[in-house]
Amino acid sequence: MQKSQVTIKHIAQELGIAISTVSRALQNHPRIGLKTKEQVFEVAKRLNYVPNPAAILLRKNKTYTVGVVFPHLQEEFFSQAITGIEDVISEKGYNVVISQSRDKLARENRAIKSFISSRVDGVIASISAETTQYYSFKELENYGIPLVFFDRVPKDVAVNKVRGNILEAAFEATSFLANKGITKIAILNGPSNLEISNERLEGYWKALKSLQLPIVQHYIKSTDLSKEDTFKKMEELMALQEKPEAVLCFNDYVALYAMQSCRQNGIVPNSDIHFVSFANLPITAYLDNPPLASVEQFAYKMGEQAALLLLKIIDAKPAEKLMPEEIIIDTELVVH
Amino acid sequence: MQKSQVTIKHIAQELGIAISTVSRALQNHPRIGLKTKEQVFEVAKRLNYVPNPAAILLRKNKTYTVGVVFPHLQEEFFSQAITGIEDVISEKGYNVVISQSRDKLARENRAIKSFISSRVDGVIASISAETTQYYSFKELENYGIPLVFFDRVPKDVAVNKVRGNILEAAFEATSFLANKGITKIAILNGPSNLEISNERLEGYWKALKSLQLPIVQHYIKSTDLSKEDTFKKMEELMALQEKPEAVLCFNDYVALYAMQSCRQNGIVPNSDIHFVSFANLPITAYLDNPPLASVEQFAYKMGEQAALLLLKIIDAKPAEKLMPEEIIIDTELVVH
DNA sequence: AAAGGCATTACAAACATTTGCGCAAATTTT
DNA sequence: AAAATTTGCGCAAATGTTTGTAATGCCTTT
Repeated sequence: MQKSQVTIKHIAQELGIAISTVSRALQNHPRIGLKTKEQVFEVAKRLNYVPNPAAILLRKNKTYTVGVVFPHLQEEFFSQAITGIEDVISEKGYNVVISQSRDKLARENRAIKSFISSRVDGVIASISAETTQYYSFKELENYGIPLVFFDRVPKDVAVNKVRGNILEAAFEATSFLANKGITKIAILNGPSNLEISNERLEGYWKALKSLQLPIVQHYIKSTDLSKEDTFKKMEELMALQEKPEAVLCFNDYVALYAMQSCRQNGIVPNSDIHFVSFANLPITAYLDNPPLASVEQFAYKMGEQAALLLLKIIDAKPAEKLMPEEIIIDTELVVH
Repeated sequence: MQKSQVTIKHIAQELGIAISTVSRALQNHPRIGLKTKEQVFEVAKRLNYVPNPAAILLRKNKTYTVGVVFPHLQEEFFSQAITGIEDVISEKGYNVVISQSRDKLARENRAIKSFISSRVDGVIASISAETTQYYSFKELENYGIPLVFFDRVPKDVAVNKVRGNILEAAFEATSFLANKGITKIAILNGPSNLEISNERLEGYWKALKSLQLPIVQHYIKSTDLSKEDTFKKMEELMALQEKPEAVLCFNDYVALYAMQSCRQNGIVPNSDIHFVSFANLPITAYLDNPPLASVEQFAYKMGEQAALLLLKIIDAKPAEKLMPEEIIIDTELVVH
């Protein structure tokens, strides 16, 4: 069988015209007459012609593929984002190839190398918890492959970024707790190489300051996002003399880990201690004891925006270099 | 800059040898002398040569890409499976391109069409809740693209499948309930076009029969997996005169929906009524009131197996057609 | 010294498509 | 009626790599 061997050559032969005419006809080139076009389309349809992407790629140097490297797919935040990316990108005839870094730098680098060798048209990346230098990403730019950072973006200014307004959100979340009369607020933050961790911290600080609450150094912890480390840090918090009454967590997973840690130590979440976190994952709706509130980051929308920005850069490429852009998506504190 | 234009031609020029020699040297062809090879590799490294996949594809007709079409990425079962697939496949230098059908036939078809036109080397698919005929998939075979069905497999015998031992699992799960002295067991099943729904039903039947319990038709419901429909079916169950004491759910999501529905109607899960489900998603570990038990299906392992099977078929392709294979992964009932 | 054998390398075709250029014929303009 | 323009199409080159076959050079053998 192997239908796929139908080429424009066959169509040309069938009609007794030149290959170039077929090519142009199929692209609706204005210089080809209407009847010829119709004939070509008819035969193409009849022979079940499917253009060979390799040949097109070879000529055009375009794969109609974008690479996405995210820490995890399991995290609903990322899989929702991918859905957003896929929806935008497939609309334009592009495909998405996905790699997971599992928060490991080595895997991230490998993924990017693979993207380079497969000549993707662009990359969307959320850096791993280990990423502190951006050699691989620079390599990407050396090859002229557009890059958009997503959510976990580097501090660097001169790159394209799509991220949530985390500072604002952290401010709001902290204020929300304070307005409930809770003053001993701890923060269980993410790794400090992630700019979004720093933003959380800054928002937290600003809120405390504006509310004239003291900033207690012991209340500031950061975890590498693993369950083990989060357990450990949470236990450290609860071992303090002045136990915190609430914890602002890096995301819902950290909150879930922390709450589990509490339960194991006889501390009752939402009663002895309160939690507020980021991401607002759908699963939290099924918890009997969800975090008090969670910051909705609109992952799907963020994904869409990242994809749109990337496509814009890809399409603009032939012209001169665009200025790096930063898109900030507003968040919303959802009280459970 | 645009490094990427380094081709074997440049290497050849640099060394004053033929293009073909460079090509063969890079592939370690035995006909090329050692010193020549060394020189070629040295120059290739120095110039930062990356082979052009388009040209290779054109010659070899191989994209080193496999397409995956799954209903959802959000469901941890599927994202875990993808992780398994990716691990196996990237090990062999392949890439994974992902599409989500969102349980819609139209989207599934579109994804497969896209796979065909981008000439993936193989496809792994979990059919949508709407899929009853397999036209798109047959088209795939017309083009000689190997196909492995995953978890949601068609009834058809003559296809490659990787799936869990659902019948056995449903039998076990039902027996587990019965052994707890629960006799009024309902089933909240998935759509009947999915073979895995039928298997659940069969396992359920067999267990009831072997335990000499009556089969009550009212206790058998199926949902289209949406939250709304699941709510509705659960309410129907609870409106019966003889309310069931336990429900065997299609998967953890259905169970969560059903439990929520109960709560809204003043029925207390794990007290008034018990749930057992499939998938054993990690998130259930964070529920205060998880289903009584869940069937662990080892999604990661299933993904690995599917990828291995697909690669085997891809590699065997030049030879004659292999017989379709069916790999069944054993499950494990996990009591929470 | 010539021929044969062998290791190494060169040539060229092939893959499917796009595209600049060119050549007619048809149509319009001068 | 001649010139200019437009229209429709074909030719051939180019894209980067692989690969069957031919050619080269060297060494051995007779």
